[in-house]
Amino acid sequence: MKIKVDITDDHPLAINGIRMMLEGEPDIVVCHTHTTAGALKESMAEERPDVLLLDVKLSDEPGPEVAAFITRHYPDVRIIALTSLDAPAVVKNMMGNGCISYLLKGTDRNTLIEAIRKAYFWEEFIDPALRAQVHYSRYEPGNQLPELTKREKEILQLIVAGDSTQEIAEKLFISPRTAETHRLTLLKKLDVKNTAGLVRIALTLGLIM
Amino acid sequence: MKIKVDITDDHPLAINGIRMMLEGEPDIVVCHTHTTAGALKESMAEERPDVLLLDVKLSDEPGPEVAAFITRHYPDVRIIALTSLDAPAVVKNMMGNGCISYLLKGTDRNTLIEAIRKAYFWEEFIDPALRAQVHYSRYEPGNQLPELTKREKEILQLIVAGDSTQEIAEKLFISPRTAETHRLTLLKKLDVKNTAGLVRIALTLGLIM
DNA sequence: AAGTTTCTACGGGAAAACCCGTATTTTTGA
DNA sequence: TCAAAAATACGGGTTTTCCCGTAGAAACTT
Repeated sequence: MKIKVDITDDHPLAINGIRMMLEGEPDIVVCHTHTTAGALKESMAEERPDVLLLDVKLSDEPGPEVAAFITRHYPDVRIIALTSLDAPAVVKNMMGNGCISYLLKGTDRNTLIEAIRKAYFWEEFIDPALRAQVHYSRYEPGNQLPELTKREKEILQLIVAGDSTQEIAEKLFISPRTAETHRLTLLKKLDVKNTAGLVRIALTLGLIM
Repeated sequence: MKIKVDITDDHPLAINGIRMMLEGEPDIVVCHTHTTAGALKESMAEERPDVLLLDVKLSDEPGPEVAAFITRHYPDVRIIALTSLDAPAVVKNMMGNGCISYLLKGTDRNTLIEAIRKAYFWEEFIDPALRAQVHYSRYEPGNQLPELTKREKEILQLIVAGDSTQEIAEKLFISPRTAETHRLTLLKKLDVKNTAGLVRIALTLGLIM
């Protein structure tokens, strides 16, 4: 019985790269590949892999949310987060949402295969390049970044786009005070101290699209 | 005579993916692959490819600077910028620094091969997904983003990290007014109107590392 | 040696962001 | 249907950013 692997990444190039790395392994077979969270979810409703290689940054949904969805609905699937982002906050967030492993895209063939085999037996695996700075475990309380509401995401998106509180208020037909309240809520939820922090977190975590 | 292609990307996965896509093409051969700007430059000193597939975000140097270097020193090499970033400013900056084509990493096999063949004959190729929003040509005056000075990069880095003007001044042992002056210069040079814009540009263009 | 760029620094003021609160209405979910 | 969560909004203040300027000193080009 081979280990069934699905790959979700919005770059066909990356999917090809991974597929190539796994080719020729006797105990691993790539079943489905998807480029969007939507396609992944549809596919999962039909058939589940043993291991899912999941890119953190997809075009239609933030990685942590996808991970949370899969974990909640299909707890048998081992999710390996795969990304070029090495920000500790991202790792923390993916692991906190049920991923069993975290790999950087700079990962070589052997490491990738080792991680897949370990994941199959529910063994955690963090990229060696990250072990020094990160030591989070799955489901550890407080590891999830607080979820943002729909409105907060809208506000965040406009902040990243460079809009002032005043402009945001006009675009969303709300009072500037309300826009400001949302802004302050974002600062607290994301635990940053100013606009720069909001933009940085939003871009590196793919919280906005 | 085959078209000699070099690939530079800091993700081995992506390199593998591209290599796989080009495999089996009778008129294309992948010669060298590199994961850093440094390795690329060393290799170029020895032997030049016809076409260089260049990732915009490398670990050791911003893509636009690498492109400018190659264009200046080896004008015979056709550079195809390859990235997941679809921000117009990034495209503008790469094209303005001598790249002949710009592809997104979501590119499929056929598009990639077409772009390489066109590049070989010095024909421009912009990703179809970008043509609507972007229409810049090589060397068009004003397409380069102004270069930042060493000090300005330092300041920008601290701004992205979330430091206030006051904190920047303390860290760099300069007057807050000086830090502020640098900040205003950055706003003007990068043509954004506030801190959010500075952080966004810095992160998406890889201006800081 | 002269010119250019970079780094430094300030005055003065307007605008925006940040930081405490509190509080009503609307929406959502158990 | 009733409690929780989300979205709305304001008072009153401090801090920071933004926007005009100007300008000397230091560091490189040529």
